[in-house]
Amino acid sequence: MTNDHPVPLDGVDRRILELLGKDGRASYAEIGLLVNLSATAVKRRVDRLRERGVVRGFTVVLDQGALHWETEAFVEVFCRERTSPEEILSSLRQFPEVVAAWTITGDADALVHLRASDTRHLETVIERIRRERGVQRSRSSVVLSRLIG
Amino acid sequence: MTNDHPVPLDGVDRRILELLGKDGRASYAEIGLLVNLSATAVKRRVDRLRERGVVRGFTVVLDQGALHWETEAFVEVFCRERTSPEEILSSLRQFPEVVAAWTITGDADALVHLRASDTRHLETVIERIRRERGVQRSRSSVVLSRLIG
DNA sequence: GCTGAAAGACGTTGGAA
DNA sequence: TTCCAACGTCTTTCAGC
Repeated sequence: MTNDHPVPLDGVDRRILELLGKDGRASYAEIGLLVNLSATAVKRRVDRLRERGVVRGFTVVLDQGALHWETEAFVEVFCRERTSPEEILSSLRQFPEVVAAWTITGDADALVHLRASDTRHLETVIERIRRERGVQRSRSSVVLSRLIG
Repeated sequence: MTNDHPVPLDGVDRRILELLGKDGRASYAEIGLLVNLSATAVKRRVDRLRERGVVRGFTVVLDQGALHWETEAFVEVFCRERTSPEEILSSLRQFPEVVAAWTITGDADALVHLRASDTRHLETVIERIRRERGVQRSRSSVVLSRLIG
């Protein structure tokens, strides 16, 4: 759910979000020291940011290479007429290999970001996408290296 | 830096990572209840996963929409001959609008994921990329909606 | 909006199984 | 690798400003 109205964030809020971005498990006391606020005040601000939907939650950052899901690809999906990409992609939600998916302008209708353990694994996932009802064709680009992000 | 050697993860480790993925600030005691382990045991496993590089850290998940950086795009970059995408993209690292970038197989040489506050903002960033030395041409797809991820 | 105090929960370490 | 026990720190709530 996205906020319809602008959410005013002051400098302290932005600073707190920046610090939580670097360490999502930082204690409120620790953050408070860096922004000259008490732990209580920091907690209240974070709670408000959650309520307003700015903060969705917290998560662990994994090194996918260490987990050996090193093979990535982007798949452009072309839909059949009278098929919305939403219909197709909603069924892909369940697969852990689907990192992200967007509907886009241009040639293709949707873009799907995949991550798998190896090319064989990747192939099975791409096959699965191509066999989805409503998918006319697809075009895949395998990731050679992640340069940024 | 990516680990060269396979990192064996047992089912409990994977379960813990899954739970931390859903809530990166979950207490070790809370996780322990769900995986039938004491808080201490969970903490020691997480510590080991950090040491082994599987866990890089923790972070806050922001709703970019609420922050009003709602306009996203993917830019395929085509390099001039004798220019490596690495050279081009290393200079893009500094821009906060560049969410991620990869070198890929297929038509284009690289794929750049951008996020900006609006289409005007987006346009200036795409212009900047097109003017990079070594960039022959580019092809952009604006994101209409994020379906997964 | 903020601080400070107080109670309980949690993180962290050492030692033993 | 696990658990238990103990200590210090942190979270959370509630007055009070």
